[in-house]
Amino acid sequence: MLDERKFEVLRAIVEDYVATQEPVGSRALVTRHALGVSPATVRNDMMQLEEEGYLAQPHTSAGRVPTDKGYRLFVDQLSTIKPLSKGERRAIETFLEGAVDVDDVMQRSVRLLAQLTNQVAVVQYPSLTRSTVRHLDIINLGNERVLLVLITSSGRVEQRTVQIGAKLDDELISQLRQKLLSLTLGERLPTAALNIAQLANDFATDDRPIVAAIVAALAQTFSNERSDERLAVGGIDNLMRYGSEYESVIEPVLTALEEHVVLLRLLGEATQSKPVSVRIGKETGAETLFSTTMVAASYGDEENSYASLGTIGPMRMDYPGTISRVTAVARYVGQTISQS
Amino acid sequence: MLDERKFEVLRAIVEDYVATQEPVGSRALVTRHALGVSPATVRNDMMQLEEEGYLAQPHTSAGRVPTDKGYRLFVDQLSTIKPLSKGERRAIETFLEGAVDVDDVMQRSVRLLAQLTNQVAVVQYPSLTRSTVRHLDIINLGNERVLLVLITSSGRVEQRTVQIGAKLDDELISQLRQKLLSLTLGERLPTAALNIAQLANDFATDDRPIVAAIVAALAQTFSNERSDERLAVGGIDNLMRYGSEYESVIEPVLTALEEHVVLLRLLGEATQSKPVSVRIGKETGAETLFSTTMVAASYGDEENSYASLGTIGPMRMDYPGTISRVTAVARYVGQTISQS
DNA sequence: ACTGGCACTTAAGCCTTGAGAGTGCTAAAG
DNA sequence: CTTTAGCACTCTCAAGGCTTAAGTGCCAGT
Repeated sequence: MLDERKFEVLRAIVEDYVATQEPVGSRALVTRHALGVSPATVRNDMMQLEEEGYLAQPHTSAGRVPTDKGYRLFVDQLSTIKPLSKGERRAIETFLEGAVDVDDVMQRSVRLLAQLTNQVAVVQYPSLTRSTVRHLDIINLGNERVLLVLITSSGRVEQRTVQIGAKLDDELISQLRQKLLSLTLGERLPTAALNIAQLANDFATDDRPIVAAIVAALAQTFSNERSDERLAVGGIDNLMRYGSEYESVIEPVLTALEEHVVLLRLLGEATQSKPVSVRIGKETGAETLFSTTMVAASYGDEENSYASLGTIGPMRMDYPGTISRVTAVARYVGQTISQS
Repeated sequence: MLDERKFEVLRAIVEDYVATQEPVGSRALVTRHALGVSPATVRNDMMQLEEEGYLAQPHTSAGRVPTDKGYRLFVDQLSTIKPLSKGERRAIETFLEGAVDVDDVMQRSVRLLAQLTNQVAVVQYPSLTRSTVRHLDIINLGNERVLLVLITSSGRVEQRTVQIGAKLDDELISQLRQKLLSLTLGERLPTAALNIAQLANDFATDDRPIVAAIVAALAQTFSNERSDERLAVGGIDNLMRYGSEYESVIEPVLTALEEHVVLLRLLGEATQSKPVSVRIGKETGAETLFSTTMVAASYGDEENSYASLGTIGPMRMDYPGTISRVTAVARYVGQTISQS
């Protein structure tokens, strides 16, 4: 089917097209790459590659352009991971070094990734449901209101005010705090939610409504799907490089950035078992993204994947570079988060 | 200089140009607006308006286009504030209603504003330095680390882990917590920072380094400039409406969105005394934004302005609509925040 | 199996041309 | 003094026709 040289031709076409943004012809190919054969031979190879769906012609007398399938093959054949330059390594380390809290880490990561890849970067906040309870507090705000504060192992702080329809007794609150802590500390959030479900029964009948209200709010916070969906986005100005491909690149990416659902699904496709996910064109499964590629990697510590991060850009991108940079940043972010 | 009718002509030109995106000529003007005079007369007026710098011609035989100065005059003359429709009012209320925390309010506000104005929306997080201390906690994390949690009157939670080079005594911590609370509760953050500055002296010599470290970290959190700079951005997909004006609209806005410094400066120009700020073209003071307009309004409660929000878009925008919608959203956001 | 040669196709650039829109000016009318 | 009608002038924009350049597909020869 596809012999060695045809792969080589495909590889060369992808590289040239990525670099020049123009359909590449047989003559240009043989001069730029030392293929050792004549243009005519290359033409035959190209014809076959086109028949098999790896290449396409914009019009009869133009050069060839890789298809989704062509890029896919190119990426799959990509065995050696391009190593980062020393400068890049240092940039990553120093960039994440001074971060003071999770928000800050997210902010910095997204900038870093955008700068490194020259693409639009997306970083998902550490998942709540995959973290454990590091601390929990109930604070009486007066005015029949309490503030719940939850701090997770990944450093995230969730807070929430609850309106109680009754006066609050400090004694009760500190008692409740004790019980809650002992039931939840160190537990995974979903487990913690289960553990406290029946807590109201331990209290005097009078206090039960209050406890129940607090427990309910807390359980909701524990299983808060919404906050699993927070994203940091950056590097949008990198889109300006693609001004000439407005419709095929800028429009779809801008749309996608507002459609968090799609982004989150794509980010979710990178898990611990499959550390990097590359979705090319139609593979994204989203009509609006049919001419873009998303590269995603998950980050976490040895045990857990906290969440994912990645870049989104035109199909015509530097795959080796992007893939290696995304994975590298993911690794460092994972370390940084689990240390904080 | 400029009589009544000339204003009217300018107004008509701005309206038509905003609507059609095309230079507007004398003939079109008189037919679309009942000016009661002939095209020739309008032409004379236009000539004068051009001489005074309110209008410009793309080329000799094209219609007129408003200049920065023209838009400015138009906005200044704008006396009646366009009232919101019932639907818009309801949208604002219901959109912000279900918010559970500050992050959520920011998220929702930015979406709301983007949707309402069809522009890119920017919302600044409530300023730390302008808020008061609602609660403060020190939590022993073990491992010689403590977690500081600060909750402000505007509902923001700031947290920070501090590495202490010594074992931590729970007794000491609870003592410290007491003192800190009594010194800072209800105070403005900058004041609070001052109040605790000398706190270490109240403790035994052995404990002073620990106390000092914690106090230092806290003071830093209190006067954290960085977190005064957090922004939520949304509605970027609205830029797609301006695909044909790629260079003059999309490029500058995308750049600006990454340059938070500029955005923050422009947002800061709306204060409580000057509830809405409109910066047109060159007035933005940023070279990259010379063809865009920023509308900003500050939000807060009766006493304080917490921060600002606004939209950024092409100079050619629906000024009356945008201005009224931005101010309306700001009002509601202020209410929502101060209630939570 | 590869190569050189060649006819064929197509897009893209360039020029010209004509139509259309809008202006500025002048002279007349209110 | 202000407004209007008329008219010559300027400029852009779209369409058509032409040429050029790039690149292909195929065939016959090594």
